Amino acid sequence: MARTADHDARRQQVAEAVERLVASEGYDAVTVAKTAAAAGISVGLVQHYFPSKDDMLLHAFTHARERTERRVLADADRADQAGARIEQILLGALTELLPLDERRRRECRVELAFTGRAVDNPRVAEALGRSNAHLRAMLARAIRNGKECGEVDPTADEEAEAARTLAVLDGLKLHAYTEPATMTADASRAALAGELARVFTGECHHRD
Amino acid sequence: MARTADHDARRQQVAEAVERLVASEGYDAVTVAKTAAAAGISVGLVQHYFPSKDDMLLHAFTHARERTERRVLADADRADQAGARIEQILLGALTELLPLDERRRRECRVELAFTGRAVDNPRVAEALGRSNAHLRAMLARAIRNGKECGEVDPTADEEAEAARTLAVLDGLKLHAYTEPATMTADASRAALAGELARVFTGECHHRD
DNA sequence: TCGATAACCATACGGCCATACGATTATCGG
DNA sequence: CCGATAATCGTATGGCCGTATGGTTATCGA
Repeated sequence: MARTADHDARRQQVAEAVERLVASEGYDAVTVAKTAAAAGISVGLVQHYFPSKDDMLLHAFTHARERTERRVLADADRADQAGARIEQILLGALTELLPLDERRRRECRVELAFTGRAVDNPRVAEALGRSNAHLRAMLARAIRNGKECGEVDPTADEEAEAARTLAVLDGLKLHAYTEPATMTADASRAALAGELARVFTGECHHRD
Repeated sequence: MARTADHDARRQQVAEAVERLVASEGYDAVTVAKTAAAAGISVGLVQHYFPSKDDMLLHAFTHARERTERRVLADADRADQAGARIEQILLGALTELLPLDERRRRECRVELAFTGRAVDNPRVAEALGRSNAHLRAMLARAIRNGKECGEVDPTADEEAEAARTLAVLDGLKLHAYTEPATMTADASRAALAGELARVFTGECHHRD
C-alpha cells in the first residue's frame, strides 16, 4: 500500500471552500482554481477528489444542506424536550432559516444560489427535492403531533399544510434576501409566524 | 439624417430570443452569439442595441416580467368585471403563474432562472423587487376590497397577508417546478387555493 | 442625386476556465 | 529499508465567450 488520506475530510474541506466562495463572491465566481486556493490545496488535488466541477458543486450543496437539516432537526428536538408548544418549536426552528441577520444572510445566499441552479441542473434539483421531502415529512409529523395534543384542527390535511408551510418558508427566504428593504426582519418573522398561527389554531390540552 | 430603425422593437426582438434560449436550453446556455442567431441578427447588432451582455439579460428579464404582470392584471380585471368573488378572481390569476402545464412550465423556467440570478446580481434583484412590490400592492388592494364586501376579516393586516400570499406563490412556483413528482399540479393548485381560503374567510354581502 | 449618418455585419482579440497530463513526494506493507 | 502506490502538485491545452474594431450597406434630408 501507500500514502493514505481521509477522503471524506478532504471532500468536506473542498465543499466548505466552495461555500465560503459562494457566500462572499457569489456562485458565478466559483472556479476550480479559486476553490483550490480557498481550500489551501492544488487544482490537481481537487480533481483527484472530484471528477468534474459539477460533482464538486453538487457535493458542496448536499453537504451544506445536510448540515442545515441536521441543525434544524436538533433545534426542534431540543425545544421538544423542553416541553414547548409545537407551534413555538417550529417557529424557532424555521426562523433560523430566514436571512434575519448577517450570519443567516450568508447561509441563505448559499442556499438560494444553489436553489437557482436546481432549475437548470437535474442533479441539484434531485438533491433539493430529497431535502425538501425530509423537511415536509418533519413538518407533517409536527402537525400530526399537533392534532393529537389539540393544537391543530383534526380535520386538517397534514401533507398539504406541510407543503404550503414549506412554500411560505422558501418564498420568504427569497423575498427577505432579495428585498431586505421591503421584507424586513420583522415583516419576515411576522409572515412566518402568521402562517404557523393559521395551522396551529388550538390550545394544547396535554399536561406534564 | 440616415437610415432609421425601431429601437424598442429591436430590443424586444432580442429580449424574446433570450427568453426562448433560457426556456429551451437554460440560462447558462445564453451567449451573445447564440442570442444573435436566435434573433436572426448579427452579434454586432446585438452590441449596437445593448452595451453589455448584462444589460441585455436585464432587459430580457424586465420585458418578460412586465408582460406577465400585465397579463395577470388583465386576467383579474376581466374576472372582476364578470362580477366574480374576489377569492376566485385571485385564484384564477395566480394559478396562471404556476407551472401546471408545459406552456406555464416554460414561463416558470425563465422566471425562476432570472430569480436565481437576483441573488448575486443587484440590478436583477432591484427589477425583481419592483415587480414584486407591484404584485403585493395588487394583492393588498384585493384584500382591502375583500374587507369592504365581507370576504375578508376586517381586522386582517392587508400588507402582511399580501406579502405572505406572494411568498406562498413563489415558493410553490419553485417547488412545483423542481419537484414535479412530489408537488403535482393538483397539489400545487390545492396549496394555493388553501392559502387564499385562509385569507378570504367570509361571504361577500354585495349584490348586483 | 449625393453625402452624411445610422444600421448592420464579420471577424479578430484577449482572457479565462475546466480539464488533461506528467512529475514529484510521502508513506504503508513487507 | 525499499518499492509500490496513493497523494499531491504545477503547468499545459484547447475551447469558448464577451467585447472591440473596421468595414459595408441602406436610407434620409437637402
